[in-house]
Amino acid sequence: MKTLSIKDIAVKAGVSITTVSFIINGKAKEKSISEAVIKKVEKIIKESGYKPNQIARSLRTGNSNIIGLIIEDISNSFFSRIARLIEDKAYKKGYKIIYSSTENNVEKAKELINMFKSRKVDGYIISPTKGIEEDIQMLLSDNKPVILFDRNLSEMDTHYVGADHFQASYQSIESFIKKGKRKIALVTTDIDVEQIIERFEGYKKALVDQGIAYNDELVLKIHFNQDEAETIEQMKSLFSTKDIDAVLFATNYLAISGLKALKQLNKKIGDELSVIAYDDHEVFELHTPSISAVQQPLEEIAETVIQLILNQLSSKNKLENQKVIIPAKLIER
Amino acid sequence: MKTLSIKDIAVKAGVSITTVSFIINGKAKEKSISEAVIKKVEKIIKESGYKPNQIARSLRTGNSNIIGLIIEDISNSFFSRIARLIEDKAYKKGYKIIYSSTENNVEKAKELINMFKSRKVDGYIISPTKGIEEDIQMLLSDNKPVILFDRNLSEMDTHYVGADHFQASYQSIESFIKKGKRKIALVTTDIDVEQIIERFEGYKKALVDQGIAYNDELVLKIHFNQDEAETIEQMKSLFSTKDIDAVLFATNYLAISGLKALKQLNKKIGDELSVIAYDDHEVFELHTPSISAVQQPLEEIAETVIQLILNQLSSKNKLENQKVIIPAKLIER
DNA sequence: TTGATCTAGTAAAACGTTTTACGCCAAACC
DNA sequence: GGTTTGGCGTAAAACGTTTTACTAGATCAA
Repeated sequence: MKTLSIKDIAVKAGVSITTVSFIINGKAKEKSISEAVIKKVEKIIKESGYKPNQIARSLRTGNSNIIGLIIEDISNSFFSRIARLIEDKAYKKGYKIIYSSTENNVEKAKELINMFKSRKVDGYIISPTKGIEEDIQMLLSDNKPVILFDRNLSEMDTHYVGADHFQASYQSIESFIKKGKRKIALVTTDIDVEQIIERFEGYKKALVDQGIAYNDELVLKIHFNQDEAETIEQMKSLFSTKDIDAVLFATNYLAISGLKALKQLNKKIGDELSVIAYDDHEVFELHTPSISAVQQPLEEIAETVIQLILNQLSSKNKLENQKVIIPAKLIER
Repeated sequence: MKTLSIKDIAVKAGVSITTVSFIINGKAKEKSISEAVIKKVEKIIKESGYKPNQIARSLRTGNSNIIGLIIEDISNSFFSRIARLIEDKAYKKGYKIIYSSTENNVEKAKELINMFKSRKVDGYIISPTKGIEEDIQMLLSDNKPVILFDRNLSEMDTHYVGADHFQASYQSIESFIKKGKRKIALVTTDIDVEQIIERFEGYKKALVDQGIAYNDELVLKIHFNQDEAETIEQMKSLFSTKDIDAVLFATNYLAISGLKALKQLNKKIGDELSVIAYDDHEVFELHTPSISAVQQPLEEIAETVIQLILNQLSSKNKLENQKVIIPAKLIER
């Protein structure tokens, strides 16, 4: 069965292609097509099940009703949950999402942008990697909406949505101190991205504000992408050689490794050792004992991202940049 | 900066559009274009950063190098991990993936198929919902490759890849019995899909084969999509009123709810109560004590799916249907 | 009556490719 | 010397839409 084209509909209805097109696109009134013709054509369309070829449409109009979503890794639950929410909301507005994972690899990210570009996506939602600034700049000069999320590139002239990592980290440390903790460690990663740095700054500032000296030895920077076994060893060394009464993990996978390390050391989490993880995870709720965690406001982030991109898509001129910082929530368990 | 078209390249090189097109598509030799011209054009393309407009290309050729992936829910870790693997492998073969979640809703699934159709995707990878048979049949009569995975629609005349749910479930129950368990419960869902039914059948068969009578009261069917709080209540009721020494959860989210229920009841998992979860999850490894789980062979499933669809894409005629059943693995912890 | 305006609709160009069919020249053949 | 053949390349149609500019007739105002 050959798929129908607008021409088939036009022939069947005995009108021109133009007329059918006007009707499909809701411009019938405006173009003064008679009620009778509209009804007839609509009937034929319904009966035949005709669906416009979006490819042809895109070629002609230059837009696709597709938004490109570029994330680090769809199999990471933070991203997959955000993706799901974004997809949902976009869908309701008639936009589809194409997603792809960069694996935190600049080359792949660049390729993805190119691929999205040649598919003429209308806008981009990106959790950027370092080194991609130039490519994003090209999109912007091409007048394409770009929304960054999760990680900011502060020098980029575009919108950003993310959680307030500094505040969340600060608040976590504060909560430790309120419980009487003084020997507070931070386990973080050595990747050089803003949100990680902010978490580090929050940690330092909170300590100093409460009159506790910052001690370099209580901060463990785990090499990005290193083997988990090695990570666990490093943590075990930290936990067993230093005198520590609380620890903040700067990412949820670090926290998970940390829990494993503690399990191996047979150190119990509780009164003598408090733990907070950054980014919640099902593991933490179920763990015995439950682990406190900083919860990023996924729903709000997704909502804001979609709102910003839709605004930008429907506006002819570049809107003023918004950098939306949403508070994260410390869930004490 | 206007984006370049093939025409710009042709003008710059002083050749025709046709020539440029041949060169881009590697048909230069075959069409006897001289080495000199090829070099020149390639140089210009490289320097200018020209990228063909895929939309125009698709319109002309009728295919898109895009594979549509329709899954139940990208935020479910089983699907997001599969998606990631499929994406990866497809990417290496020059195919891109567009994905969308159906939320197990037939209407949404139908819409998605339509939307993919009008975007002319080359092939479909679908974890189907019931009620979608007709739409899939239309794709097939349209000669589009369709690979089903995770859930089979046995009456459909197309390829399928999935784990051997019957065997995995059977084996789990067997392992309980070997440990001396006799009062074995099953917590499952009431959705009427093959893989869930198979898990149920495996449970029953294993009991009977080992001379244990099947007892309806030990099977709890949780209503799909119901509130987690209610689910937990139902489980608590099961666990506290029945005398049970082992339980198999038919999905990982049920197992997670189940762990919460047990925690609330203060029932310890261990010698007097064994637990196996279907579909592994990070939670289970870290849980104290660790929870045994049935691990689906994600990597093999993804690999097989991709292999099948690529074969079908590169073959002119419909290949013989393959129904690939891959064993799942019980991880005893 | 004449020009203006309105109504109802259409023809054709354009979007950027791929591909078919053809053109032209030089060398080779008989 | 005429006809093939091969090498090198091009013109133009086609893919299925949207949109601009237009037409032909009817109505209206003066």
